[in-house]
Amino acid sequence: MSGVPSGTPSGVPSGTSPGVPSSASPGAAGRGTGPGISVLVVEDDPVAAAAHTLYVEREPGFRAVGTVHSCADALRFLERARTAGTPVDLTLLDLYLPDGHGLQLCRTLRAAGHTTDVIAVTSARDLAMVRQAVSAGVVQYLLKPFSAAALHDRLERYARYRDSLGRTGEATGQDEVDQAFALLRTPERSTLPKGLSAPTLDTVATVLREAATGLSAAAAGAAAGVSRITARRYLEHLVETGRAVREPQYGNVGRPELCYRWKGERRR
Amino acid sequence: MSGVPSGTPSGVPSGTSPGVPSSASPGAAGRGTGPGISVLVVEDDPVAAAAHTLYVEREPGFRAVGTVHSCADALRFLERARTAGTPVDLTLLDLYLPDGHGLQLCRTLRAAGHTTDVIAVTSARDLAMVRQAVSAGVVQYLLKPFSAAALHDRLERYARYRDSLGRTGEATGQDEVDQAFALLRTPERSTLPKGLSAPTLDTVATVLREAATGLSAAAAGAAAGVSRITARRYLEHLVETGRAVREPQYGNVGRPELCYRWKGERRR
DNA sequence: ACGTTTGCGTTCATAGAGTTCACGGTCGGC
DNA sequence: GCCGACCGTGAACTCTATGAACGCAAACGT
Repeated sequence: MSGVPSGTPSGVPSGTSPGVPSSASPGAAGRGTGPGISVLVVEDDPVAAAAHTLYVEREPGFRAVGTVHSCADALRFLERARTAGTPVDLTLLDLYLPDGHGLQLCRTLRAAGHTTDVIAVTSARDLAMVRQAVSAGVVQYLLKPFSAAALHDRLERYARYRDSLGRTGEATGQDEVDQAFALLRTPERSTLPKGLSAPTLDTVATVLREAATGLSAAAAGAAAGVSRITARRYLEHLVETGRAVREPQYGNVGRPELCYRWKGERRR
Repeated sequence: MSGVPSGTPSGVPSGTSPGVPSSASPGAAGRGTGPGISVLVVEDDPVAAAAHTLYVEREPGFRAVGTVHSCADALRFLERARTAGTPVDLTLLDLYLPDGHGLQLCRTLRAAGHTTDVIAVTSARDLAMVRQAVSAGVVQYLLKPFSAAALHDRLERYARYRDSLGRTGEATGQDEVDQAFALLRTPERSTLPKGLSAPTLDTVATVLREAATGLSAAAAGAAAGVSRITARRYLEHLVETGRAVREPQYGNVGRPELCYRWKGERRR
């Protein structure tokens, strides 16, 4: 993938020019008439922001039209985009932002009549937060850290949702409406590598996340109720997908013990 | 059915007393602590309003706490309910109201920080409207006219959604969040999926419910007098509809055995 | 430097999951 | 009243996720 495309939009850092960034076709008017679904990435952490933007760019049918790092910038960006006649279709919204909470931004947007759909991207596992997100009109809730495949799955579903609603102007019946809603739901068939199962992965990931200090494969296995071999398989998968790191533990006699540590838990 | 129950709340017609109507237990404080999910019916047409209220009342686990006929009344009602410490959990919202549009009300609510979930009830078949509804945080979109069964299905799903998010305080993983979203968005399953029959489902469900500890598909089949394959089909259905959970059983060599366990001890 | 020690990483057998397909019963159409 | 279509069930088969056994790699100790 040739790294970050040279034309990648940089968004609007607090007051610079583009309401409509360069990558959007300048003449295009009206939502959805551009080449694909326009996406705004709102993410505090620059590294994550770049990663998310890249993921979006890679997704056919999507284009990242901006990347901002705060609520204020996000609001400003969306305002300008709407004024320019090219409203943003989808916003990838981190919930913890330096100048406010993402859901609050969401509510502000709604009050201002913005119709951007929102995918919440956060490490908040609080279920009450999930409920609030739902009531604020979030269409998807993605827990950090997530794999590229997971985001891909969400985006693809969203694209199909848009498709199903974009074509015709009138619903033929309840079924059609239900179908559209169902597309936003996620059975996450993000295919795991062969030999791995979702429930086990979940268990192991939880065990690891909850272990403040790192865990050896054997310890993780014991805690998760699986064998050391199985635990290692999943831990290794977590490392490969960037959700965990492993580092050798020296000091004792014998081969060094590998210590796996959860990586995603950024601040808060 | 004895018609409209005498105790049916009449809501707050433009300025009368009750913020918290008579049918709500007066002493109850805090959402969800009351006997069930509180529902506000917002509907222009008096006949339809009464019908919807009746439907809600009939649904076990739900109670209609009010019926109003305009945006202004709805807003007032929700404000008072929140102030009284018994916020409304769910709003059945007609979109065409005499003094404004339902979605506008919805946005106003969000801006004011209300977390009421909203089921849109409308005859608007416009797909653009559906999209706007989604972005406004509507959890379901029900086309009028609808059958009692259709509403029943939506309410039941919503109840399960609440259940899945109400229990624990922390999500163990993405799966759990996805499951909750799926409950809100999966289309109607009032008719069983092809290949499943009601009597067998009943048998399997009973067997599972009576097994204190979980059952494997094979064990459930044996107990229900059906083959392992058939049992699995129905167990899987129970899982999909949120009435059962399955968890792998580790320890032995070989593929882990899936253990199904009854979950929904809610009514019925 | 060499042996000791400890746990990693791999290979393989295994048991149960999941799928495909053929059968029997039932219901509606002609 | 007969025939055809359909639907729920179960048997056979393939596939997949797991743990046991085992050889090897990497650090420490002398």
